[in-house]
Amino acid sequence: MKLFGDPLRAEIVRLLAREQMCTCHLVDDTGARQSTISHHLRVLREAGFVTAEPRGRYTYYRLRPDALSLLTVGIANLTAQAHRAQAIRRPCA
Amino acid sequence: MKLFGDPLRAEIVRLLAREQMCTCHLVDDTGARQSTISHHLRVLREAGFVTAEPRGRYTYYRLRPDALSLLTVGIANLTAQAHRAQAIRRPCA
DNA sequence: GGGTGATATCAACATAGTTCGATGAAAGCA
DNA sequence: TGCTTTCATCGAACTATGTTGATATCACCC
Repeated sequence: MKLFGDPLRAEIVRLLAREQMCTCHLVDDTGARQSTISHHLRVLREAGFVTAEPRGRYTYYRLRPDALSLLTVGIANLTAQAHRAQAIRRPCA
Repeated sequence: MKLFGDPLRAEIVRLLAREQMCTCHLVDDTGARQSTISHHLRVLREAGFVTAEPRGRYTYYRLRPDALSLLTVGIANLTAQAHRAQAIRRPCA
């Protein structure tokens, strides 16, 4: 979850949620350096949130909806549990 | 979202999702120092994810389900959008 | 083949975040 | 009142993470 913490990484995810893009698009849209974008894409890739598709000399990136779904379910469960926890209080010695 | 990135903070949230607890419980359960726990609770409090309820010399903490719900909805929307984005690709000049 | 553009990787630096010990304030109890 | 416990806050040290420029690789086009 920490992946979405960085502002630039969040922006990248937001952009990729709209359409598939190649690295150069992300560089243009965010104004960040190419090496920086490439680094974040690697992190997102290794975490399983995006996939890279080499297309000639460009590389297209897209989000993996399944990974996001998993995250959604996890947070939804946590939220539901938090609701129930409102009625429970561990006594202090 | 970056709040849930730190392992200890995630653990605190996970514990609070089960029941309301005071600071000393969290110290016991996590093994972290009291000042560290207190710091994380402050961050979570300022971000609106927990509320503190002073109870004598103890202070009980509980998650705020509404804040978590908001987060859930946000990620769910992102996920839905990512699904749609699979069909869209921005052309490369 | 030589040149150009797109991307990945690396090491070095800068910044932000976490952890810790010490200290102080407030509540409870003798 | 004096002692103890709980918790918040502060500054310092440490750790993790993001950013950058340089470099390497690969595909494309002439």
